[in-house]
Amino acid sequence: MAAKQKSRPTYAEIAKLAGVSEATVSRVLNGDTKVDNDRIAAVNLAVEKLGYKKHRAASALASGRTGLIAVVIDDDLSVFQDPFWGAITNGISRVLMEHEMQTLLLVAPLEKLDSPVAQYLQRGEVDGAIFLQLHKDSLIKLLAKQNLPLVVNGTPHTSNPFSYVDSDNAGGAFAAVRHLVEKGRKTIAMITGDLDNTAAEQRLDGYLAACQDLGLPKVKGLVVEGDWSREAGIQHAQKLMQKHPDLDAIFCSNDVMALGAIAAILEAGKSVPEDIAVIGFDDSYLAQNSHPGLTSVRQDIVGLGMEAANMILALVHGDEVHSEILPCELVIRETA
Amino acid sequence: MAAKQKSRPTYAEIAKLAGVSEATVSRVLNGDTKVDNDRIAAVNLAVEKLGYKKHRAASALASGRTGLIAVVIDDDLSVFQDPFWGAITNGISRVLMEHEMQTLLLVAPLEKLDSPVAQYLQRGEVDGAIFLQLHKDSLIKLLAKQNLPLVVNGTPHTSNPFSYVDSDNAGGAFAAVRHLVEKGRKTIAMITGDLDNTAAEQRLDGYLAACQDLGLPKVKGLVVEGDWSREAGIQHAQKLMQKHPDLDAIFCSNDVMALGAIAAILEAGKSVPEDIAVIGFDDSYLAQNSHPGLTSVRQDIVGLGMEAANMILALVHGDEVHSEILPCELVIRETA
DNA sequence: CGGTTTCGTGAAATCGCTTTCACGAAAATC
DNA sequence: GATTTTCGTGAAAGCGATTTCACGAAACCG
Repeated sequence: MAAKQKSRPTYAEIAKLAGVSEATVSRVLNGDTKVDNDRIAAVNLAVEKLGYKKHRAASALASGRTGLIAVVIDDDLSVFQDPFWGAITNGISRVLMEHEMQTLLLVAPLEKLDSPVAQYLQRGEVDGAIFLQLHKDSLIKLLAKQNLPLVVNGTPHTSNPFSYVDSDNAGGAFAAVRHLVEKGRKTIAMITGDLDNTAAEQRLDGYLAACQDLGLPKVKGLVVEGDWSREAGIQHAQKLMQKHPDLDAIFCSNDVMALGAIAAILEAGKSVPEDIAVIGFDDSYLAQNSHPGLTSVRQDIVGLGMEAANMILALVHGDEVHSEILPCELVIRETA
Repeated sequence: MAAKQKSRPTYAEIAKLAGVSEATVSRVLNGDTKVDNDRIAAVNLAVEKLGYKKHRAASALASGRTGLIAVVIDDDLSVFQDPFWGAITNGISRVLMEHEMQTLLLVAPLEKLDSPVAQYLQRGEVDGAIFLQLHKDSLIKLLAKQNLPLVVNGTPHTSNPFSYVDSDNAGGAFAAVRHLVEKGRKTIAMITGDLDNTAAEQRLDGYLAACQDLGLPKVKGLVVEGDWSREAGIQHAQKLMQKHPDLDAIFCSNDVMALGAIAAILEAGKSVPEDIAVIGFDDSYLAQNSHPGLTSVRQDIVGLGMEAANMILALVHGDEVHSEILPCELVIRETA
């Protein structure tokens, strides 16, 4: 049973109260063409008085604009545990709501081009879509071709002209390494994430740039590829310590690996940060609650969401937008 | 600019192809009154052939049913860090999508009865709402009065007839204590969460019930009230160890406090779990990545979401529903 | 077997807003 | 001053599905 909705005012009532036609009401409410100032005022007054709010369905039917933005989340398992997408969705929702747009959540596997979600998006039931945690570009390309306004979170692999928002992964990594250098560290290793991932790649780039710019000697084997897991952190840290006795710092591409690395270091009878400093990435719940407190690079996740929302609004409005890179911040705790 | 939507088939075309009236098409597609079997088949065939999908806005306008379910999240800060609501929303979204309903996300402060969200919900722009992380009942009461189908996550304070889904907090706590007893622990303390919170309350109830049922001697001062923070875990664990030298186990109402307690125990020169066993609650990312691995009580969060979605679907459909309590599972790792 | 109920069906009205179209008035043009 | 051009405006036609209503046919009744 649908809710008993108190009968809402309609254009008819506003028009009558304001002494204009419904067409004019529509014009005023949509900021359309020029309307006489007095009438604008009259309509606005009537709207105010009646507490009028547009009926979304009616508006959508007539105009073809739904007032909905889809947030599409590729439903692999990581979603369940990661606070990331909660935060970003939060940012998105907030901004959209301010602009009288609603956030429609689509959580589904996106591997296939003809999945229900893909069809749904193509059907024009939303005005635009924001993609999170993108794995493959194919769906996006298809949708873009159909002129669906799109924003992607995370730098795309391809150099396609998608608008995207992302954190300055490279910059964050650079800051981490710089901090280590400033603390007098000389031999700084990096455990990367899965390098298929653009974020992992960018963090590595930042590390490499920092090593170069800050004049660190090039040592072979200081960069190893992990897979974001604690286990990877442990394993790689052990190997690094073996092969590089003078190792005095490890920068990890996420917090989980950093904690693994710390465990391995302690296990080996060394201390953190005295012997080996460790920095993670994400400033997750883990970093904040670890002991000793993990120094980590924080992304402005809510900011990413807000930025993405602003971009999609602009696109829906027909404006040009440029992709946006938000700065990261190094949160210094005890491990470095 | 709205997306260029390929022109979709309409009832008119289906009706023509199937050789029936649009009214009949509607009847078939809504499973309404009795229609001749041949016609049903004809319509379904036509629908299939044309790849028809209902136009949401048109349907909503005509029927008053929007096909949208709101997921309302009280926007306090905790949302940003907690993977909980991501998981539950995931569960909700999945089920709703299977039933051709969409998930509308509303993230906003809910303190006031006339907030935009409250108005939005009252306006009948959604068919129902699922509330997460509820703090105050007042808004819910108001909406319930207006016959908006509602489901709440978490046991409400008041005994109002809201339908709700919740984890079996008490049962989970009971299982934790039983496990400790089975491991030979005799003096089991509990650090609760903020007891204003029904979940914290229920976990305490489970602990107390277990102590009673399992014949643990009643010792004064073994239950202390924390506030979910790491700091609380540390402080209370220290005090507990001081006052109860024979303390051999601590059950904490969440993982964060458990990790705090462990830190305090190690700090005091005791070992976990040899001297003092520790169990947390939530089986969060923290528990899974802590070292030593934290034994913890896991809630089926995605299950909660799916259950909530099923309930709201039933309510929207006009069926009676009964609240649902999902079992928790003790995940045994190294700390107990 | 006439008369009352059911039953399946299509025509048409409706939901509330948007947008096209045409028209008269005002402004601009020569 | 006559003629275009612009401008603001309202009437009315959709948008695509749902639902009421009335009607003829079939089923049931006494």
